[in-house]
Amino acid sequence: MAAPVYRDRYKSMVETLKRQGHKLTPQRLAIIRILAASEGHPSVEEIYGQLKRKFPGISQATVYRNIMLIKSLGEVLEIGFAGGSSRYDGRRPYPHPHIVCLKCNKIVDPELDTLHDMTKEITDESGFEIITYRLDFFGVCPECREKK
Amino acid sequence: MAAPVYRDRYKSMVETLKRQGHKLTPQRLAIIRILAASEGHPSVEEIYGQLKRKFPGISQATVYRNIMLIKSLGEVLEIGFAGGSSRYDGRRPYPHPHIVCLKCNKIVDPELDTLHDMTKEITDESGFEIITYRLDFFGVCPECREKK
DNA sequence: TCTACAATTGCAAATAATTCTTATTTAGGG
DNA sequence: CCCTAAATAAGAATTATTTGCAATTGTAGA
Repeated sequence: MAAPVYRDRYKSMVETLKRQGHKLTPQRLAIIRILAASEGHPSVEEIYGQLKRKFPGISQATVYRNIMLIKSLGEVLEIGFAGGSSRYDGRRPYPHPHIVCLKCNKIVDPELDTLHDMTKEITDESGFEIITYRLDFFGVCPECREKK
Repeated sequence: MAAPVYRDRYKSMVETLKRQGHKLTPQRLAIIRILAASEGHPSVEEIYGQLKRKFPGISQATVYRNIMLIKSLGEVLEIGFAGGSSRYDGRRPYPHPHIVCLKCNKIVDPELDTLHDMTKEITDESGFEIITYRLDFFGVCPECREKK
């Protein structure tokens, strides 16, 4: 199940870029590959770290610029935090809830059925036109609970 | 209803600070007054702006330091955003959902009944120990919708 | 295949929000 | 009223991100 997700996401991202007339540079493709493949939600730092192996001279700015572009095309979801660096989800580029481990900073995507009713409730009650949302739970993951 | 909330929150904050052995400087009390009184969710910038009238020489760092302190005592809720400045809620210092207007940056506190079930659902499903959460909706508020 | 040129890259400097450093001032107990 | 630890003002430092610019490189068309 992981492989097809990776392949589909990779193709979709490349396709979108091509369709919008963007060049497919090796750096760009490598970034897309990482975004499509990562189950954890990598930061720019992590992506940059991986890229340096293949592109010793690559610049962080290139990573930032490309992620910005891909995000503007709706192909990656940015999960930004006030204090720290943003994390990115290229596998599910649409809004969805997260759980963040406060010890190891792992980010997991939970299933959450109770969610769908909520947008409607909010719209009805507030009069806002809801465009997107952000739902994060913070806690301690099973592994970190073990380690005490 | 607004006045009692203000008074209660103000007293509670001062009380907590005193109990923990912190000094009650005029700057600190003024910051607390603003936090307890503000219905909008002010930023450091806004708080600093208000303070400058009474304390022309006040430093931004003082505002930051005090809010950090008050937050560490659980008497104010920080709502931080990746790109911009944090906003603060001294009236409801516990986690609760927000709606943010993408045009005017107003932040409103909605009622949201469907929420309570969710923490349980998350705990059961993920095995995380949930410590807090953050739920933000982003959209366009009724006033900004009018203005088109 | 070759060319032209806009898009992209790498680098370094610029930002923006926040935190830290240091010398000075001050609240509050004795 | 005095003392001491805590708090302040000012500005430098930090962290994540963005931007300006000159050099490079995909890629559409000859």
